[in-house]
Amino acid sequence: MRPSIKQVALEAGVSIATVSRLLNKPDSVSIDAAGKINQAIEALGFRPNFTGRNLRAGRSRTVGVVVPTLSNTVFAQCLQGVETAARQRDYSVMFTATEYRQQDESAAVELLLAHRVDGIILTVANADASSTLDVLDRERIPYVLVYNQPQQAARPSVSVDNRDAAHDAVTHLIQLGHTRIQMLSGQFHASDRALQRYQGYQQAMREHGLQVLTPIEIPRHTYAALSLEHLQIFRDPSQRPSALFCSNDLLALSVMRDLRAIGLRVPDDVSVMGFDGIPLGELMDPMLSSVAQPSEQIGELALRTLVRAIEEPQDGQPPASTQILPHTVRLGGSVRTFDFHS
Amino acid sequence: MRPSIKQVALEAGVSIATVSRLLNKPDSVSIDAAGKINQAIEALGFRPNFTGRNLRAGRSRTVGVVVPTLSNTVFAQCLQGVETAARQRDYSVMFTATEYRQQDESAAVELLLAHRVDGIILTVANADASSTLDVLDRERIPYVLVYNQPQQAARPSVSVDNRDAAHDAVTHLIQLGHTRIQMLSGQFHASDRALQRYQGYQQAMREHGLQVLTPIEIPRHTYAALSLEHLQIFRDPSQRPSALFCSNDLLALSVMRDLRAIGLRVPDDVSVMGFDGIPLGELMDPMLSSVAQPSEQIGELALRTLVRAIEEPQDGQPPASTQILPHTVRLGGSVRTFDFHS
DNA sequence: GTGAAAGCGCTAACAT
DNA sequence: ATGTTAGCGCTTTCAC
Repeated sequence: MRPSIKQVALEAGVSIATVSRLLNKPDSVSIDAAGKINQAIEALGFRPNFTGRNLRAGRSRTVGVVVPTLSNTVFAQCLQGVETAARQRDYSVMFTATEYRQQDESAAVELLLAHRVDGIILTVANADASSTLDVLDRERIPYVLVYNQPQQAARPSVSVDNRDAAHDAVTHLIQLGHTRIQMLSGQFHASDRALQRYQGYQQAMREHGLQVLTPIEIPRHTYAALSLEHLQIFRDPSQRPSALFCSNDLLALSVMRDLRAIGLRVPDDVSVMGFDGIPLGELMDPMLSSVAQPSEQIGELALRTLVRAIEEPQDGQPPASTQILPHTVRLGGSVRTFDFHS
Repeated sequence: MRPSIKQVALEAGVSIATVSRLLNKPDSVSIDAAGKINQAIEALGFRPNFTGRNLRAGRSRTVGVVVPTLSNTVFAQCLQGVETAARQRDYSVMFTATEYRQQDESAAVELLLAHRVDGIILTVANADASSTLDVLDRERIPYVLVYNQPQQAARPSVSVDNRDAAHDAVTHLIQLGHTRIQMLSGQFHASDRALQRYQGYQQAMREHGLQVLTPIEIPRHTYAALSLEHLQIFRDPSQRPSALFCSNDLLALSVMRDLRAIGLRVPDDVSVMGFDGIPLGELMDPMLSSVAQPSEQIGELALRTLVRAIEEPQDGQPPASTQILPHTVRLGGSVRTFDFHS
């Protein structure tokens, strides 16, 4: 076993209380006691044990993070933001992924709660119908949603306005002259954001009297390949949309690859607009048009919000604020004006 | 305070030992005691407190992960692999990033050790000269390096053979007829892998009697922009290399963007080869040629290795194995045969 | 300024 | 099969 405060006390010839004091409030210890203790700490290679401290304190200075997957850059960036902000505040981060499986959400949260994390930052499949969040609410565990943008309940969250952002993106396509605009998404049931973005698409289409097309819903939210049936649609010039609005950038880039594979050009044959604004999109040729959300900032703000909730427990009604960060429509070569000759 | 095993015992009318037994070895508890306890657990919403358990056990069933940054997909994938494998074994993951700052490595590790993680998976700037690893060795903390491929010390690691992989990549370029091949890298002092890859480049060049060019060393390892001086080199057809071997894919994609910006075409004017084989490289047009390493698998294997070391403490000499995973040269349109007319 | 002692939640002897 | 108890490492009264 590694040396404890006890051996340090023994070695330094003081009581464990004094050692503890030096560790926490160095000023309250006499100079020579401090000297002896520091010497003992050095000699023994003592390192405080947070487990003991946490047990005693009832806090862990640790936050949990639960996201679908790190394969999507967006969540990796967000986690990076959380971690950076946490480290600045001397918090540690426990990380879990759910692979978009709703049943894994509760298991992940249970594990974090068993570890007695002080709070949780998470993205769930559906923030308005989540038994996991019900648990958190009931048990008054501080948490902040990221990317989720709950509609009904007063659940704290940090996100862009998904509907509005999608609306902006689609409106942009419409202004470029597109009328046959279709949405491509991963399964809606695993992502309420995707559904909200679809609503934004619908709204924009209706505002301009355009026909809302049935979205192409594919099995995965990350690297995906179009099915043969879907490819058939694109092969037929009379069937294919002139512009595609994708629920995230990974899907957008995947579909661009698939379109190239069947001989279609982007943007000449099909314009493609993504969502997320992942950094790699800017390195593509043509550059990927996308609605950028500030992922790292989302993570950072979520952490700040969470820490505030942890450290200033408001027993009255929690100020469960929905924090909306600005999105940006990033224009790139993957979309072009609609041209009747194409 | 949340209910403890104590309140459960009280509520169920049994001793805390019996509750503990039900939690750990359910068979050793009578049917009706189990019934009462489960009822009490349900009623109180009891959740075991790992802090207490860990303090008692001297273990935490938690591993720490330290990597430079999640902005590089490679590390995100690796962390994903670690997390998945950890969850399967009921381990939790504490995550930290260092932003490629060597001084942050030791701070990160110190924090993890204070949390009493059972072991650490990490990537350091230089595995052969790391005071952080010295500490870990001295204190006999189980750890496994990822991506690092230590040369001298017997430090456990999981990686590809960086030198060999780079050698393969450059040999491929040479076989395509390239003779002016230059390496582009982030700062070597922050990445021993990059240096090893450079050595692989050197070796391949020398084997074919080609001139080793001074590498272009840029300040960052992730999204970077070429400086004006470097761009000048590329503008001059007599100065620029016909092929560029980059120390990672992010740099490769960045430089491709920069080359496009000054009117050069990839691969017609310059062939570009990356390293890592990030998934997005395959979605590019032209597809990024790269040496692919199995990042998720690296993370997974590292976790498995670490858990083995944790659970089967070998007091003799630790079997510090350097585990090399196979790399693959992935061929894409970003490289082409060298043509004198170009 | 310092020490003695209680107790955070839990598990593992040891007893019965 | 169950209860009693010690103790993991730490902080924090409460005395002195």
